[in-house]
Amino acid sequence: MIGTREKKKLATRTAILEAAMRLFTEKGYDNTSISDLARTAGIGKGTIYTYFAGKSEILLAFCEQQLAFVSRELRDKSDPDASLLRRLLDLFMGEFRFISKNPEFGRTMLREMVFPKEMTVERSREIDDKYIDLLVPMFRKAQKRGELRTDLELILVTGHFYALYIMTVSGWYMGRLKTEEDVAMGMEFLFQQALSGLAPARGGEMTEP
Amino acid sequence: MIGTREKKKLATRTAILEAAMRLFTEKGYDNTSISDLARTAGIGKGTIYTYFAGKSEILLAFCEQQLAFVSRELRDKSDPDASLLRRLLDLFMGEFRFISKNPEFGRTMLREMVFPKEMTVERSREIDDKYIDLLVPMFRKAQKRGELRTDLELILVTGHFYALYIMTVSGWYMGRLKTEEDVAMGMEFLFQQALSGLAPARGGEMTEP
DNA sequence: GAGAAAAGTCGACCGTGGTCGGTTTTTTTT
DNA sequence: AAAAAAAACCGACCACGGTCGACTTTTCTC
Repeated sequence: MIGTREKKKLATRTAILEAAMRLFTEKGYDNTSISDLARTAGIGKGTIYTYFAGKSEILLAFCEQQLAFVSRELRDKSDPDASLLRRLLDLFMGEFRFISKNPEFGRTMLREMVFPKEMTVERSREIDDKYIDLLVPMFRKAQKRGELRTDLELILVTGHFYALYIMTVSGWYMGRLKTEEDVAMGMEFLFQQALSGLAPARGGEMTEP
Repeated sequence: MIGTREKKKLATRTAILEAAMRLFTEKGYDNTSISDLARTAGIGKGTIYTYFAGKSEILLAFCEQQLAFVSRELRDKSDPDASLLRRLLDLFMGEFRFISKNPEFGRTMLREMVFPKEMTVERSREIDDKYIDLLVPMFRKAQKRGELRTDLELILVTGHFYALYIMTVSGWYMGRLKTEEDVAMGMEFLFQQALSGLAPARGGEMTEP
């Protein structure tokens, strides 16, 4: 029978991810060893490496699920006609809530997403691209409503807000922002700053008069 | 003779850092083991852990030197009366040049600085604070010259630009920005965006009319 | 200066992530 | 259906970061 291999492969892959899902959330990322994963998934340790390039790539598979979840939540629970600021906060605070519930897990995830190793560059970019796909339509809408300049590269705008989100989460990991409210406020401040601009006036050149 | 202990401690600490300096830049961070470090420093492996909480803390000691270097360079080679944009680019591009010369090293450093583990939170914050001390005076000056709004928390402004710097470097690690010029341009774009603002008009409330 | 206390040193030891060559299972070729 | 090729599987093995309790050196106390 043809396709036996494909079926088994998919089954094994799923088994690994299920084991990861369980063990990571049960014991945390760092406290879950590859051997644990293999044992729980009912396969040999070495086999895992035919499915994933390393432990961190298993993490990224999660990251993808996580993003999918957050983006579904955004679709279901956030008013699509709210202001751009509101929409952005809904999205990123959803993301943050997940991270704050799994801090060690989230840290490793973010480290891998923001400063990927060669090994995981590709997957990181895939996830990144999904972010872009999620945000760009929001920006387009905001442009139509006059909330966002129309002369900007939307990829750079995405980067801009994503950067501020990262910085806020960093502030939380550093202990500068302690509660979820702190984070929400910090993020809102930064987003507003970005929207209104840091320079005092608009329109003129940045050079001397 | 009193003080013998103190002297030896300092000597040992220095020996470790010197060994780290040499081996990290010679073989890279990941390829340098704690045993290597110990051997080169002429001490036992376990001893290192009475001086540093872990491998990553040794890295942060470097980070501090690195920041000191960059800030000296900024003082010596960058026109203190240049525009805020120029000054920021001089600072962060100096930082980036170091990273681009030691990518693996820089990655671990950034990971630790932006998403620190409990172990290194404190040291990360110290370094962070030095960044703030470096930037805030620049912002004050810019405010006097009318280049920067005067109604902002300068810590948030620092965070804002630092965030954009991080994002640019991230873009480089992800392979979206390939050359130093790409990075310089990307960073300048983002900084300009931040200064001029993403929203089309200034002054009004962000809410519905 | 002798003895006790404190601080510093050390390398064998632990569990980890990841590798490797040999083995089994599936697919392709004849 | 037999043989050959390819792919998947495995666990012993490696070097690593980090720990630990036994040991040495310095300091304190009398």
